[in-house]
Amino acid sequence: MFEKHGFHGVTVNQIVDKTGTSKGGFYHHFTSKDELLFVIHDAFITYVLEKATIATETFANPTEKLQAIIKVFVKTFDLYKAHISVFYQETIYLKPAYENRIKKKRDQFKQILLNAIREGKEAGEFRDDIPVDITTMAILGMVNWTYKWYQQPGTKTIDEIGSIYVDLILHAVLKADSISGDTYQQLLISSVKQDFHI
Amino acid sequence: MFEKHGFHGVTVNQIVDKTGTSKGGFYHHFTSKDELLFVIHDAFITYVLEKATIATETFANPTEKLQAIIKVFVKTFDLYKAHISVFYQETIYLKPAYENRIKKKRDQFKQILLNAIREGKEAGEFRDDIPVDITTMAILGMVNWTYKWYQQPGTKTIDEIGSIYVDLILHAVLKADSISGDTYQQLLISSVKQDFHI
DNA sequence: GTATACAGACCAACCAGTCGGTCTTTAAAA
DNA sequence: TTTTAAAGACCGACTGGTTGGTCTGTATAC
Repeated sequence: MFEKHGFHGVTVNQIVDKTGTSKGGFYHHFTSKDELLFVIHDAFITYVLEKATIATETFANPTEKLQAIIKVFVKTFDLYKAHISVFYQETIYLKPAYENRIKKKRDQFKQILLNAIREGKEAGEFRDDIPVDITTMAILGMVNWTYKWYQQPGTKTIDEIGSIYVDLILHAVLKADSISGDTYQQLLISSVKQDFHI
Repeated sequence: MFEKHGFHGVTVNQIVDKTGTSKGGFYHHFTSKDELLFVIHDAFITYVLEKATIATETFANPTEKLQAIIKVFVKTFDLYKAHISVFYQETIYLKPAYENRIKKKRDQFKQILLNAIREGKEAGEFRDDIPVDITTMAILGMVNWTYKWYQQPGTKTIDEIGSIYVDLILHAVLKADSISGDTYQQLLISSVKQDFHI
């Protein structure tokens, strides 16, 4: 409901009507409408942060790390599409105390991606002339924006979309000699490997 | 104010206080608070649509077209940062009649970008294995997301950021042989050329 | 003298949150 | 095993503050 009509476009009465509960019940479980908004935010960012952490720990190679982070993130769209929409649309309405807690986790996630890119440059796998910070935000933007248009079921599965993103991003950041010929195919993590067990 | 606190986080009274006007004055110029939201949306999308149209008309070559569209779009962040934030944050609160008018222009803009990419593939400049639709959305996302983090003055100017985006995107979509050596530098439109007169 | 621009007190609707109360579960006491 | 009392879960009518919008009145421009 928040995804479609926005936090202020949905009343607590509508929520309890839809869920077949009551106002009393709602305020028994949540201290406020704002807390519900926080819970939605927290559920998503906690999940994706954990997945991304495992992704970086699973792979040693920066190129693989980068792929794994992107794949794992894009995959969440199937499960958390609504959460993600709320996460990016309604953050301004989070009360400061809640916002701080979310911001911390969001920054951690960003840092994971940023580290992978920094390591990729240091390892000589990525181009020297890409700025780490802007490239991080560019990738983040490309991937995050998916919430604006992705819908299930579409002409492409979320895994296919993830693979396309990886392809575009790798072509953007890898050194030219890594892309030519068979080398590139070897750099791609296989679909077996990518489903590293959580 | 809408950028910082959201459409529902700002009351009409706050608006007229801030502008030193009155409620009567406000409702003399706007039929409703919703109309103000529409005007903000419309001002930005109309501007950027015109710029993008001129950009495509100015260049014949798809690679140049793509660059020009991105450059011209990113440049608007200096002027329209607040508008853009509202445009992407508060769209759900637009009344259907308003939303339809905005959607039309937004789709036109998307189409301009999509056409450039399609033409690039057809002309053999861009890689054959990039899907036009997803690539369009990827680029759109990368660029649009800027509103979430860009602030003036930052460590990089908006033109620098635009150039980085162009570099990343061209590496992502151009064929491998266009990137190696001096060829790539020749493909970049010069800063003189990019300020094609409007 | 008519239309436009603006002012600000006022109002009706709406909505998050409250509060007294009921039903159900739990677990200790008899 | 039965009784009982306390805690937890849930209900929904009600309220007080807020807010978009109105309306009457005034000043200025043409």
